[in-house]
Amino acid sequence: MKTDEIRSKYIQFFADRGARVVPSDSLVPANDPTLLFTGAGMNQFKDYFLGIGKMDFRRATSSQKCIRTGDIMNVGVTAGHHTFFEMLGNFSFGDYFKEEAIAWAWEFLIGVLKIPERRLRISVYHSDDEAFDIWHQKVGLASDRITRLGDHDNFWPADAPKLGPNGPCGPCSEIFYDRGEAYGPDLGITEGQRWVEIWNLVFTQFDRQSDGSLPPLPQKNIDTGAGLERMAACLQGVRNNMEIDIFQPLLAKVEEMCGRKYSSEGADGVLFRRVSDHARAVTFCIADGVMPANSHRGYVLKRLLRRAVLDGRNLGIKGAFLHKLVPVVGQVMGRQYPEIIERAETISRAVVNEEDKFLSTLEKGLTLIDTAVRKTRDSGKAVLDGATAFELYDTYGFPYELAEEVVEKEKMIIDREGFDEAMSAAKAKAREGAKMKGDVFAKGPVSEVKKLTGETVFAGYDQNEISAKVIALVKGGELVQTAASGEEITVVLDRTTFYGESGGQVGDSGILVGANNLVVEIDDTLKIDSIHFHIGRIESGKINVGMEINCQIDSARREDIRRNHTVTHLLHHALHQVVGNKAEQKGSYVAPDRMRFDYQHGQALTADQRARVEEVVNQKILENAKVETQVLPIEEAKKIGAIALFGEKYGATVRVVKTGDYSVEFCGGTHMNETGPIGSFRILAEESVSAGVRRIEAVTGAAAYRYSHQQGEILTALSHELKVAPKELSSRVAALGEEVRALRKELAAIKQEQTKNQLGDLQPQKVGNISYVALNLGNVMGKELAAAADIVKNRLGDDAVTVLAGTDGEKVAIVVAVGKNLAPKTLKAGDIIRKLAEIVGGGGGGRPDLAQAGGKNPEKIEEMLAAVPQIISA
RNA sequence: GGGGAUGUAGCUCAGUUGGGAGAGCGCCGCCUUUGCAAGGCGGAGGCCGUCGGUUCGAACCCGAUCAUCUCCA
Repeated sequence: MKTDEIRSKYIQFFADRGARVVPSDSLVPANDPTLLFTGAGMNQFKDYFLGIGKMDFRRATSSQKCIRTGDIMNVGVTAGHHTFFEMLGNFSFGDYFKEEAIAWAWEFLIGVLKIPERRLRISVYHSDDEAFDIWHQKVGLASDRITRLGDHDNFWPADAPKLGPNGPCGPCSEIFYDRGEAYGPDLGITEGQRWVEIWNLVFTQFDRQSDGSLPPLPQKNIDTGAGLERMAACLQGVRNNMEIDIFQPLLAKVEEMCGRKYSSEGADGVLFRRVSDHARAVTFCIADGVMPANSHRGYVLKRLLRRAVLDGRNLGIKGAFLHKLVPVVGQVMGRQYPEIIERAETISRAVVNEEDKFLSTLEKGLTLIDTAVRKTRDSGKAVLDGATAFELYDTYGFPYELAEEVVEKEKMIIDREGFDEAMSAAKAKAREGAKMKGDVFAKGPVSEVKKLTGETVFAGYDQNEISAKVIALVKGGELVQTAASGEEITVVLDRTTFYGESGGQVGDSGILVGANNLVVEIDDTLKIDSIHFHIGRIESGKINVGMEINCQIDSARREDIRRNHTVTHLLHHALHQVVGNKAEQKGSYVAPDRMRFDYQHGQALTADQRARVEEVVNQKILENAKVETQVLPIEEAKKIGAIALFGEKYGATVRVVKTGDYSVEFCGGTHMNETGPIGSFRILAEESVSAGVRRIEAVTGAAAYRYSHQQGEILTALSHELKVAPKELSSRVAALGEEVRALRKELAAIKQEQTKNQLGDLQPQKVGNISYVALNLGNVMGKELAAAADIVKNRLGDDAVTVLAGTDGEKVAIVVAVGKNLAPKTLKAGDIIRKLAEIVGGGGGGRPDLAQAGGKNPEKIEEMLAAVPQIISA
């Protein structure tokens, strides 16, 4: 049976049983930054399992595209591992339970796929009698075909009762398929090659607690997963998942490119399979918006891609080839996943780009390792040291495996131990660095404060001032009961109007005032786990835990922050208008004096785009749209199309900020009530942050006005200075630059000519049998002086010494040139010049035939020149 | 998020304790030569990424910054 047929029959089977057919979620989990990639069918239903939010259906089925990289070493090596694969699933959220889940699974396998009963066996959790009975009595399976297994095999997550994590979990029941005698003797489902697991039925019925207890969930769920490729492999009777029908065209294409035949056995087979597997993973990743990069998902993608390129190379394929598999993936899977056809061109381009980059990295690495090998051999060793190999890998991205290959060809080996050592040292260093950055509050006071209060109530969305009670005081990292005037203090209140730094918006500043003249100046506010920490200093009076105080934010500053935050949303909207919806927000920073906005985009904005973005934002300001906020369950927020910021974690309810009829975003920040008072918006800079991410810095309100005003003033001043209209400034400056260059050249030529003339009738003096010239050229410095020395030296011949000096009035420059008959043996220019430079208060040096020096005492030039004969004759 | 490396002529790069900015290819001109990547001679072309510091003097040392490559999480 064809893979496509299995997939559609499965979906249809459960649709017929009332399940909502839900399309595959993106490989990039929406709103779940804890996950790198979607790795199972149930991911997109997490909230449904927890009973959070509004549910439109209680049973569902899907074929989910998944990526798992945990077992990446096994991909291509074993029969069943993939990085990319499809998971067939049916799900119940407090609806049907074990009985239906089991019966339907059986019915599908036997009735629809026509698998003979004798080829199937079952496992259940050791204490799950309910499941055992259903299999045995309802389905009618002989009890010797049902195996009871423990926490590790038949509980989900594995070992959860003992090890956690806390939360929904439950026993599971797995269905195994017998691949037949060709795979060896029947040793039962846990041993040997014959039996493979094709379906896992998870009965999510418990809610694990920290103490290890397993109280039942209020709502019992079903979560089942069947690997599509594995099921197809069984039904098609092929040894390896990657030999099923939808892989054949990929293998064939690889065969065509490398000119070899695919075979299940042998090392080549591994390469064929891995290339085919990775080609799918790469294609689907890029289709879902992941681009090769140096961190996070992009890095995983990049590694997959490079691994595949390396394999292709080992198969003998020259140059970039992986992109040629993209259309083949489209051909075999495009019907189910149209995005890989719609975006085929983008995908191919991204792949070929990355392939080229990697190939040039390899090229560079090869020359580097050649020199490393040569050096090692020259020093008489036959072992390339691990540190060098690691440097090649770490700094230049040259794969270890390839280094090994090159080294082996030279009849040498690499010090593997040294390499591993260097690797773990580097990893430790990275961890160390990451730790250092950790929050000062990470341990100590925060957990102490948490015991006192769960959260600070934030009342600052519509008020600037409020009275509150002091919950805790932190001084020098310790909890204290009281603090007095002059002390640095961090204050925790039961409620506050101070916004705590989060979502890119900076914390508020302001004052806390209380009885007996208490004034605390607050510079910054942090928010850690819903608790606001007011950081400041006591100006006067005394503060105690438990006292009532009045908190007042700096409202003018807050007003500026609000302007900048609201404009962030306008900017996001404008970018979507100008460069497209892919210009997704990657982060932001909102301060009173400026804002920063990072977004995903491959290249710099053109001048035109930048102007357009600024124009759109300003236009939206002028339209003076209402800005409305409301708190909604997350599902509803999503339904009205609110944009969630990638990388932020959201709770069950979210605050949504709606601006006009064009922007709806998840946002906890403080905003304007309407856009008009933002005033105006100016972009200060547009730059790159990392590969594929751009940053815009901008100002609003008075700051934007000041910026425009300053720009105008600069232009006015410049056009006055240059006596041209502002719009001609640019061409005028360019012309001036040209002119300066030309004049400089001319001047240099004239000076050199002049020097030549000045030196025209020069007669060398003699001391002993060395002829020499010692001359003060006046206002000649640097290169010109050296050039003059050249002229003199050439005129005097190979037996003479030339000493020239010059000054700009403050400093002295000296050049000594020694003819080549004297230079190496008798007299060295460097030696002479050091003695001379000492006289004028400086130092110098140079080559034997030419040296330069400087000094600080121009008045001593004559004295110095007079000392020349003595120095060269000494 | 944390480490490492690299920015020099249009391109690929050299530049060894800090001391007059180079090579190959490409480009322009002239000469030679009827032959496939021809040869000879001459020439143009450089804010040595940017800013600051140390120094008599910085492509070189130090700091910051920008850009690119790369490894790890």
